[in-house]
Amino acid sequence: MTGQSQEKEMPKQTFTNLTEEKRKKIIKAALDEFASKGFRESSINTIVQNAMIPKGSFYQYFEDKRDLFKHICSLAAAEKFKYLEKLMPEAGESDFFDLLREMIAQGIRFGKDHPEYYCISNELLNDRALMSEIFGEQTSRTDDFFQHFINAGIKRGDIRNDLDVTFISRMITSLGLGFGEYFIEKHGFENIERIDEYTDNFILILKNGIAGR
Amino acid sequence: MTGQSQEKEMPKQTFTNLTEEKRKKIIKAALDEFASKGFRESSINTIVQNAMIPKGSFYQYFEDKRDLFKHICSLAAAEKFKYLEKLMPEAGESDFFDLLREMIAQGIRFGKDHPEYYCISNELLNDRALMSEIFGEQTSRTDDFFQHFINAGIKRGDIRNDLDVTFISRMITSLGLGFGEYFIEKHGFENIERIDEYTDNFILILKNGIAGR
Amino acid sequence: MTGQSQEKEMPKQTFTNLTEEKRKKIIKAALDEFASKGFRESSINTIVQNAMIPKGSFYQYFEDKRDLFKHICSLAAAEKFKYLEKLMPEAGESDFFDLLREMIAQGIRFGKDHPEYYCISNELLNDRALMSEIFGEQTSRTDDFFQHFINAGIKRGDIRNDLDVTFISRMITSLGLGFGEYFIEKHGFENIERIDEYTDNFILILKNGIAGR
Amino acid sequence: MTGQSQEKEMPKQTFTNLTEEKRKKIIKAALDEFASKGFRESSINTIVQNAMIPKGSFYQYFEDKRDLFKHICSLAAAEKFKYLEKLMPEAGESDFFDLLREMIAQGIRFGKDHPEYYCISNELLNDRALMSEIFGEQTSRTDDFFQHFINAGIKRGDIRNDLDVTFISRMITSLGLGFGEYFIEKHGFENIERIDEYTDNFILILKNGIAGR
DNA sequence: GATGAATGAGCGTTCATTCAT
DNA sequence: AATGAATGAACGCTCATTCAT
Repeated sequence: MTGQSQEKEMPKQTFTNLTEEKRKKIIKAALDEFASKGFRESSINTIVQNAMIPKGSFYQYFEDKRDLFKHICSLAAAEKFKYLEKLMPEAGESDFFDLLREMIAQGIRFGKDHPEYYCISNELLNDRALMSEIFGEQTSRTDDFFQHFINAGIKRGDIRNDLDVTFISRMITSLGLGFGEYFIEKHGFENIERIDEYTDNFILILKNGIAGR
Repeated sequence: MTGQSQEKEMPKQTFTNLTEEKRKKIIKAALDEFASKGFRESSINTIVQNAMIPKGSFYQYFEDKRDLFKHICSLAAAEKFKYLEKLMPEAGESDFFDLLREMIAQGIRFGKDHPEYYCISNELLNDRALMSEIFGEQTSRTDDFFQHFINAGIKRGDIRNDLDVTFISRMITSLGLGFGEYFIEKHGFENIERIDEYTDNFILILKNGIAGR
Repeated sequence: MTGQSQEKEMPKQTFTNLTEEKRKKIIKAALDEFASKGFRESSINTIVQNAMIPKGSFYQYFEDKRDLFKHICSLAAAEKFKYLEKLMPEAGESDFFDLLREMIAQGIRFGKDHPEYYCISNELLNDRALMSEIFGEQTSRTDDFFQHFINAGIKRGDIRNDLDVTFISRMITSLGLGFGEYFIEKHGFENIERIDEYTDNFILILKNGIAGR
Repeated sequence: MTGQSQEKEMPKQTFTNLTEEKRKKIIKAALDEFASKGFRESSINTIVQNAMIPKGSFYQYFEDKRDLFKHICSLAAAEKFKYLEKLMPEAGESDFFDLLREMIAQGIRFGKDHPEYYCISNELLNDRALMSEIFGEQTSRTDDFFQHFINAGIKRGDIRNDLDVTFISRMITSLGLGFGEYFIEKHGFENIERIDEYTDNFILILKNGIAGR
């Protein structure tokens, strides 16, 4: 058996068999590189150099550059999920906007705790060309995820029911992305406590718009 | 040293001295390349080849790759401005949301008439790392531009007055960007007539939010 | 040191000790690879993957890539020999040209039944650099084989006796090779029935030359 | 003008503009490499190293490895043509076999004077896969060339007229190739004077076959 | 100022083979 | 004996920029 059962196995068995220490070194090197230079500009050379592994070994662990990136992305997603799953219990019951507020707060916390993951997610979220180069045409999990909540929000009457769900989803995603970027640009991850005040405003806009009364 | 007062002089004098025909050829080649491959993947080689100018000349005209890109961006901005300035006369008087609707319509028209410019703007707008690599930390013109209108909107009472102007500006920009992408992804530039229906919804959300009543 | 009397031991003992099933799997993988890519372009990686054996094992079974190729070649030779030995009984008695005609027919049959062997033989036969890289300077078996028949042919008076035997041998070999290639290029293995018509001409030329009378 | 007029221009202008000394150095390095290792095994690295040019320059001169090889081949062809064109004047009048004898003699002389060219031609002639990889599907000049003479020979009554011309052509080519190889293997280029004796036999076989009378 | 050749570090990837377990 | 990870040189090729004319 050479372990060929799955179609494409993101990192190869050889990578998962590595000692944790070595694996972490590689992940760290990749993370640093991808976060600071973005996928396209990142260099395998730099990564293997910083990870202090021979170049040949890299290709024993990963199919190619994309494969490594995919793996890093899935780590990021898994990590982010940890932050969001805490919200799940109340997901069915609470007000859509309260839920959203919490999701944002957790998102920011995630960004604070894992700035490199945050960078990488952002690159991916912002560059649809890259997204489809890496993941093909599969619709993004984020989209599915949101639409589920929006549907629930509509059902609960929190959200007006005369709008297209996917349209709302995209609008919120865009808005949220912009919001996060803006906050971090302005305050960085350190003054995270001020987030609430901004989130309030974000929710306010989303909920009631910006029209004068 | 050319003894010019500016720090970096976008295209050099030598470029502006060129015949218009030659200049256009270079611009066209650059435009095609940047629009189809993005800044980082674009190749000076390809550009000079298509522009049919000697490679040495390129560096006589422009400081480097970034410099050329900057120039292209400024052309894009200037072109876009032409679409927007038609709105100026009524700018002071009309309702902010009517104005915004018009701005969006013009934005779409701009994208339709100049798809290459549209591509390039989008790349820039979506990739803040690129933005700051190219333009340094200078705040974007777009931001300034919007804030002017928002201020006016607030003064007129169209927009609620309890929100930070730059915050609103960024929210609208993000939202607008996402909106545009979504529309074009879904309908392309050909079915542009359907834009109004979507714009209505966009304005609706922006104005009144998504809360159920 | 394994204390074997031979200089290099083609496949190692470890290989011959393998179960037939395993051995066949390896042979098949190697055959497919060598036949489709040629020796130099063939990859040990691909072979071990398709044979589903560990890479380390490969080097337990064979000295190196050349060693495996040698083995495959010897299998090809053995297989071809099976086709030719059917002709042996009559070898001493029948006319040289009749015999040759039969040899060709059998050669074609061999190619039809074992296209991969055929490919590999052809590569080797056509690339003397490869031949000597693989087998060193040892004179080819084919040469020896032919010369035996030619000598018989001369003795029987079928072949003129004023020519050097090795010279004739090489001429026939070359001619036969070209003939085979030409036929297969033109008709493929499927329309094998037309071979007789061509063989007649081939024998005709060989026998009587191409001079006008 | 950047010199784009021809479809693909084998070596680029930049190469032809080089000083003869430099050009020769590159040709020599390429010739040595290709002749000793064959196309596929030859390394651009080795070539640029021996030619003492930067790797980047290589790709300024040639499109790629194939392009360089093509150029070398065309030099070989041109050189060989010089040897053959001496025969042209009498081509129409003299006996086909006399002409062929001369062609062979000149071929051998060519091989003697330009052993590297000879190696390269041989690789190409013997490896039809390589041939079509390099030159596409265009039918070989050699084939056309020969068929012309054979047709003439048939018309003159030198060659029997009941055989297919392309068939004869291929048979002679194969035979000639094998003949050349055999001679050189046996005597090398030094004892070239013995060639006549062998050529006589070759022509004899071709003309009258090998049948005993 | 115009030119286009020169440059060499860099790219992602593959390779046959060795070695530690 | 069996394994499969380790290895790093080598591959063909592109790049933005500099420099000599």
